Amino acid sequence: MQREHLRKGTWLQEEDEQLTSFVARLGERRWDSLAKVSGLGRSGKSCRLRWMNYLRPNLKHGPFNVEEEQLIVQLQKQLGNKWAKIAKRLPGRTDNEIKNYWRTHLRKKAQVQQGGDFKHKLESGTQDLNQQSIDMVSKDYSTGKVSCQDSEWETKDSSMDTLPLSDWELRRSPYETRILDWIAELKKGYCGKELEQDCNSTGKCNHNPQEFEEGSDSWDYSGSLWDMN
DNA sequence: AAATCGGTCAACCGCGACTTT
DNA sequence: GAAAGTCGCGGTTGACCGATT
Repeated sequence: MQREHLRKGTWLQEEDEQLTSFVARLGERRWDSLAKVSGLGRSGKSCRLRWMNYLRPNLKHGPFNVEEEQLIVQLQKQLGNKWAKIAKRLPGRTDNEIKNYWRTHLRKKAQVQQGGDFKHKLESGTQDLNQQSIDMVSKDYSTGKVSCQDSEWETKDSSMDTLPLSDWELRRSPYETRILDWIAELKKGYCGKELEQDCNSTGKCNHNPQEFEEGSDSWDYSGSLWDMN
């Protein structure tokens, strides 16, 4: 069996852009297939991780504020190392980010200050604040309505739902074949105009993914893509 | 100035759970 | 119902960078 060589290590901006454009079109699922058809030479797992931890819209990336910090400590105490669950309570933060932050900052801090001010604050003075945050965020998630900066993501997310579910039931061969057809079509048509110079022979387009999302005929392409007739 | 150390964080790995065939 | 494929999670690694010696 032939083992294909998969790229590892740090992602290049070019790869990020390519991944973003494919996720915008195909949605956040079937990562293995997406990885294959994108021509990135990465594993599906790697693509998913990059998207979830770095490229996904509305991720915060900046330093954690005091509230977030306290919430993490509080939730870690309640839930243990269930970083994915904790991350769901902190909009814009990823499980990986929280896990790293816990390991490098909070764990030590909690140990050092065990029995001291920090612990005392967590257990008493800031309890209300923490509970407020938990309640607020939980409520938002449970109703499916995410406040402020997450609303944009919710819109994008739900826009993926506009893809007929049945299309996703198409499996590997026809699915991938269709996507490859689409790529060829895209190269001929879309790239044939203003993007011609940005597309190379491998089908890679060095193109701002925003143009896919915001372009007026963006989903028209997906329409033709999923139309198997 | 160079070497070493320690902190940070992006990315990888292994595994279990879930889904699809 | 079994096997294969896929996803998601948590732990770990390694590259990078600033601080210290």
